[in-house]
Amino acid sequence: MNTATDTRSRIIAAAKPRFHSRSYANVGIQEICENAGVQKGSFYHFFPSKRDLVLAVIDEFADEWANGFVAEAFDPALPPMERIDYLVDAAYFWQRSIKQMHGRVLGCIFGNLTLEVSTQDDILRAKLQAIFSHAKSRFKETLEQAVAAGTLAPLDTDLTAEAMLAYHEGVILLAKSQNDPELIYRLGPAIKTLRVETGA
Amino acid sequence: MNTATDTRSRIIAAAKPRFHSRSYANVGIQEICENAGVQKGSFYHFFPSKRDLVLAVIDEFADEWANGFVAEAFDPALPPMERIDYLVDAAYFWQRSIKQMHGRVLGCIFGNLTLEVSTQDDILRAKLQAIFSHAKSRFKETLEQAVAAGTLAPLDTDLTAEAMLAYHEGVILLAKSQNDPELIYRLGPAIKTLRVETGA
DNA sequence: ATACTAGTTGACCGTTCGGTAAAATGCAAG
DNA sequence: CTTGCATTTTACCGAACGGTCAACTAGTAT
Repeated sequence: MNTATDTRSRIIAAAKPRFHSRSYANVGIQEICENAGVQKGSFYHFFPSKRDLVLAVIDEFADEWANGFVAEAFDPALPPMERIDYLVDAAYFWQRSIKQMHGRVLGCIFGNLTLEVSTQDDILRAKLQAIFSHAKSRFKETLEQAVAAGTLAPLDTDLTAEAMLAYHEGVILLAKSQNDPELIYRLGPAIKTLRVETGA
Repeated sequence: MNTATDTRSRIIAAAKPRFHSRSYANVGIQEICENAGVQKGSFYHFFPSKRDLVLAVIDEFADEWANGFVAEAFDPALPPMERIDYLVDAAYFWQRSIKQMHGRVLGCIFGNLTLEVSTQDDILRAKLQAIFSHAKSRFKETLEQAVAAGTLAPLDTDLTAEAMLAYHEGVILLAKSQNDPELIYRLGPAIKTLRVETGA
């Protein structure tokens, strides 16, 4: 079982950067197997289909984020609105370091996959939607605490959280289209100006 | 030559909805030819490569927008900030009608293609970037006129325009991930709360 | 020692991929 | 009537696609 988990995680490790830097359709199982040092038959022993692999890859990325930047950014010790600054900074530094290593801004793997596959595979779409839903709730908690602390004038925390998530994804999309992480640096902070008022 | 342009435009007409509703990689030239009633050899008479086809498709979508919703929205007769409302509304109604017909929110073809191909093809990336750059300048003009008219407190029109474009794309991305056009209706109007202040 | 099972191997499936080449067709100008 | 060019047809290319299968290996439990 030790060797089993190892094979499985080698497959995922080979798949992750490829799905992130290219696209779902453009990365073949054969290529993944070659780079993981695994036979195709073994691949299908662990993953019933390509979709199941990308599902696992999404989970790994999500865990990585939840335990990395996101955990740091949404540190309860920080004043609420500073957490949002932290998150934007983290996205900037991450995309910048990716560009330095890879030559390209790769953007957000969840956003990338969403726009590529969500009209073609409802299971993947639902998975990605759940990721976004979770991200939104992080924003929402933060906004609620900011309002409670008096740092932020009362507003519709639910919709504003969703708006902030949308803006964040949009900024990363534009940064990818310009292949320039500095765009995140310039535009990112404006996320805090977004407001959806309560009522109506 | 009449028949020639006809073949060419039948190819584009068959390709447009497919690239929009699925993805670049997922639509094959064979399928396009079948639906356009064209032989593959004819296809390659008009388009040197698949990339050249999608370039033409992007141009058609851009023209369609420029002469359709966008022309209506950015009508100089409207008060500047109302033009932005109009644009958001147009995006909402369009995605909603697409969903009614197609069963799915397809999102923005430029955003979709950007996230799929811009790390793999710099020519496509540059093309899409130019589309976004043009869209940004429409926002920018509008903001400048709003400031001049006193409707809007002075701000950095260039960065705010870019922020609005990013937000707009982000909202459409989330709407696609939830397959729900109403998200655009709920979140869209908050675009006007975005501000990047001048200076620094 | 045996039987079971998780894991691995490598060959193989039919299909589709983007793209090519050559021959045939239609049409217009000289 | 012919030359020339744009267009179209048809057959084809090698490579890659996602996925399957049966045989084999190795470790574990009885």
